[in-house]
Amino acid sequence: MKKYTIKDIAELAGVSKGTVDRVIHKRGKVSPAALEKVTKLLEEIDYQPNLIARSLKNTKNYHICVIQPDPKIDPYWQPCTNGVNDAINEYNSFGITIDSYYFDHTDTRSFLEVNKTVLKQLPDAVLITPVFHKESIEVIKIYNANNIIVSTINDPLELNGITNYVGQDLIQSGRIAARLMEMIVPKNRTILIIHLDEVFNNSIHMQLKEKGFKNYLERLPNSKFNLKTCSLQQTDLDKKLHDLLKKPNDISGIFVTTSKVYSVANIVKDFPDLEIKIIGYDLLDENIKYLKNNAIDFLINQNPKHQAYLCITQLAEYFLFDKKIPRQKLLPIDIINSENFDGYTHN
Amino acid sequence: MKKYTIKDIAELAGVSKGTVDRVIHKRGKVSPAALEKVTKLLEEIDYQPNLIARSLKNTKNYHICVIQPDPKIDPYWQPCTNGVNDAINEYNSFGITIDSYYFDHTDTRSFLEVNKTVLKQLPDAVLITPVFHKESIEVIKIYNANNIIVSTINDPLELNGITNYVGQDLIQSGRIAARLMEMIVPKNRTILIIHLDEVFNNSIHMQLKEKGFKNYLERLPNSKFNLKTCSLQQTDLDKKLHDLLKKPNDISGIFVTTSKVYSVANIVKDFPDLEIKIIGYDLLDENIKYLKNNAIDFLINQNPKHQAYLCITQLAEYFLFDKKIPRQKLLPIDIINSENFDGYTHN
DNA sequence: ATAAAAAATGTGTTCGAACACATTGATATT
DNA sequence: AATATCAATGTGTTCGAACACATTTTTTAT
Repeated sequence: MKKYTIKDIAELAGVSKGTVDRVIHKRGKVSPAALEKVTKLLEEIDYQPNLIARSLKNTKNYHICVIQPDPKIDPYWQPCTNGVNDAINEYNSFGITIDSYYFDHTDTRSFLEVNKTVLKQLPDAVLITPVFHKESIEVIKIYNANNIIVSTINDPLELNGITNYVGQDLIQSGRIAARLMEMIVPKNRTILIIHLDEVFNNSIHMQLKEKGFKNYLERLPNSKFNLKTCSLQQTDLDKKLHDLLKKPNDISGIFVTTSKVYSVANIVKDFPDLEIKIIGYDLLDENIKYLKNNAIDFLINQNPKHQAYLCITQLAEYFLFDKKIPRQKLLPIDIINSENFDGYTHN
Repeated sequence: MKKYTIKDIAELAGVSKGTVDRVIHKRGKVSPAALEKVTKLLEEIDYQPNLIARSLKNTKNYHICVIQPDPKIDPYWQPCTNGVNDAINEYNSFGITIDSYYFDHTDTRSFLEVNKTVLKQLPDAVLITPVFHKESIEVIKIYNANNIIVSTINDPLELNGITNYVGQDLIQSGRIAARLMEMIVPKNRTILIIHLDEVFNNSIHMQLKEKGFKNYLERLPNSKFNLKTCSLQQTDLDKKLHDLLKKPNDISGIFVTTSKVYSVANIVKDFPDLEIKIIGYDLLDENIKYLKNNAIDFLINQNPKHQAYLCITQLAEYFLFDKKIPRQKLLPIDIINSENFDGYTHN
């Protein structure tokens, strides 16, 4: 399978490469005869331009800014940083510069400030992690007005003004947890749904997961479980959960909608007789510790690292090779137990 | 962050680009003074060559041949074909040609014949799926003698003469199934391990999975399950399994070490009272059908599509951008249930 | 001191696509 | 018929790295 170049086609058609070029790019100024001859040849041969040569010609330094919560403040975001760093290394030699900016995920002002700094740089694209729903919508408008591509991970917002979103189907994510619970918790018992975060968070993550979770369990042929929801701050957790478990109860499962599931497991381990099954999110070291000794039964992997990496990959390949950016990319939702976590943490 | 080119560095060092080039490629014929000046500058600036320009210069049509079982004969291999096709589309415009060759996975001669055909082409690399252990080792030797890169997926062989292997840790894969069984099967019951294939297969897949499965369950603090192994041909299955289940028994779990798990589920569904849990491999349409209505409880995804795709990606990036090929790449082992299969089949 | 040999350095071309610019040929205008 | 106008086509340069080849400088031998 020979690779045809513009020059080859020019020779075959008996015209110059300039003419072939004009046909390919529909720049006009080509006689009908030449147009037809070249077009036909291009089709026959199924001409595919050499993307490497094209990319070399359009050499330009593209600039992507990544805006994410500071992993030093919340370690949940560390994998995200790692994914970005992988992308930095991968595309550095291709003329794509990626800068990371961190904000305090407990402070909307710091988010807005960082965005102001980034805007001054006028990058070609930004990747923002929209933990602040309202504020994110604000800044996205500004980026759009400045013709800066906006990508997001983790939270789909409304997809307005966003070029691409890489994330997961959060409702489905809840359903997965529910199906697992169904398999490992005896029927007719109580299952607790715990929303747990350090701060109040104006994102809709947790609600969607709860929705999917309930939706699955409530529609079982003979509704078998008793579901209870509690929203807790990290600080309240200890006392409230202890109180709940000390009293006589039939709680046999807990679904934690965030990555803070380790702190739940840490309390539940004081009540081994209850044989409570726990399912939560994300492969934090703390979580894996409990997963290993079966104190946590399943983790659902949101794969923030891959989300970040993939998102940047898509931007880079768009800049370099003009690949289309899919408006929305839903990653598979990984079920993790004590035996398969290894393959996911090393990725 | 400006991108420095060889020309930039030449100017900064007050030498010609030829000299810089000689320093970079350690071709010698450079005075100690110039050598030091340029080397220092290269380090200071952290010079990264533009891989696109480099790749354009070394323009060559690389040729990869893929040798795999015919998906028309065994649909298990269809995803593999799909992964290869994705890679074909992706790298076609980069001067990498990929040809697929199919053999009959029940016939070693067809495997050897296909390899003969491929060898005549003298490709730059071959990707073989070694279902025939012994014969594969033979052909690999020949490829090595001809300086053809050999990649494999699915079966690690002994890794002799193989440049890269993309697959999974099969022992761990068995352990994962075991942990899942432990969670969903009542204690002290019997669990069946079924090796099921259309033909005898001289690969070691199934043995490794069984090993991991047993290893996990036998080392539980208080050994709780009664394990039984049977090796069956597809043709015997129906009668033998029926006989087994008709007699009084306490079988509560079946672990099928291949993708033919649907045929087991099809028989087990006639014995609903036994409440047998089933775990098997791979996202065949047939399997997913049973997974959806909970006749199969878990599937383990070997991800043949991604294995094939990734393997070719690695070869391509080696040819194009001189990236190192990892000798062994173990993919994560996905746990699939009725709620998350969707994300994996659409990938 | 001069020629020859060797070492060091510089120059020019190539890869394929893209595009600016130059040239040719045909038609219209005076 | 001579010149201007415009469409059609061709030519040449650029991107950055790689390498062949040409030129300059230094060293060695006579």
